[in-house]
Amino acid sequence: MPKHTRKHLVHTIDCTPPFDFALSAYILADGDPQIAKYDGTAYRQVLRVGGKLLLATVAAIGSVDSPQLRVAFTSDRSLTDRDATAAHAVISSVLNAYLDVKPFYQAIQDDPVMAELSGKLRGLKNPATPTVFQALFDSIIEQQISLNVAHVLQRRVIKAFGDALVVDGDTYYAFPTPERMALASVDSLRRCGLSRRKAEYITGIAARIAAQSVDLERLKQYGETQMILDSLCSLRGVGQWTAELTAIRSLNRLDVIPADDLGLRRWIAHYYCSEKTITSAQARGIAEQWGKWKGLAGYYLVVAGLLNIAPKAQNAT
DNA sequence: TACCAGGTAAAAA
DNA sequence: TTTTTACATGGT
Repeated sequence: MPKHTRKHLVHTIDCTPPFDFALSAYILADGDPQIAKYDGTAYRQVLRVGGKLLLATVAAIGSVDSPQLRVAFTSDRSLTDRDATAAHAVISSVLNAYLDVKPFYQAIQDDPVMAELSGKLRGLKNPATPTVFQALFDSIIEQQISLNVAHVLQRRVIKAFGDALVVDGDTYYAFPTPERMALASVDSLRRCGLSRRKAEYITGIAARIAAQSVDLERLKQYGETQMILDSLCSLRGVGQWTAELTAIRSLNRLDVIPADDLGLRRWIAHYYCSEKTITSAQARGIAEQWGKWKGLAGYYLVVAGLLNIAPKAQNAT
């Protein structure tokens, strides 16, 4: 028996400014308090670190220009300093706390529309999933159906297959591992509302990860964006759209923009083409001016749309 | 009640 | 090689 056990540890994250934690966490939060929640003060979700589950509770203690986060890690088991260090790395990456958005603002200053939006959303950072598998899972479920429906289905699968962590009598769910999803039957996913096709895609990819026939986490080391996209597209169920979304959401590839995306195209049209619909080729054309920051610019557009920020002047191209 | 919604792989032409 | 088609379910 150890002399004493610690189930609660607190860390501080010194984020790269500017960082609007409240806005970023508000957008990131899932609607379900048992999965990922932001209550106006604290953001909370379960992290999986070295075989243990910990609940991370994050709150801002600084300002947008001097951003610091206080993170409390809580577990049902004893925590080592090593666990906390690893968890610190994961939650920093989830919140993208060390991303420097200043070069982005610099790069788009000649685009009056984006300059205006980025001013209103100053300090917004795009989140990242802890694993590539999670981004693939989310994106595959989001194929074709509306985001509202997709979120319902994602939550069902997470609660059906994710490990539960109980803290202070409340139950939280961790995102399921590929190993667990590899054991899930297609029928059990069908019962969560997924199509047979999507159930096959997800269990198929999970099985390949579990069998170590692919190592998606290794993609984080790839330099060339195109290599990453090609590699993801070789998986059954992953086309260009899914690969691009996954590259942004889990690999922080902010030079990628999913121009085929229906929702993003609508927001580009909304802010740049006075509402008329545009093709993906037109969307790519407009995105070209954002250079290597296309992906983050796209994220800003979607968030601006979600927040109902009105377009300023006509800026048709 | 229909119809649409951040696509994809497989079948058909 | 290019063009249809089936697919799942929750909003509107």
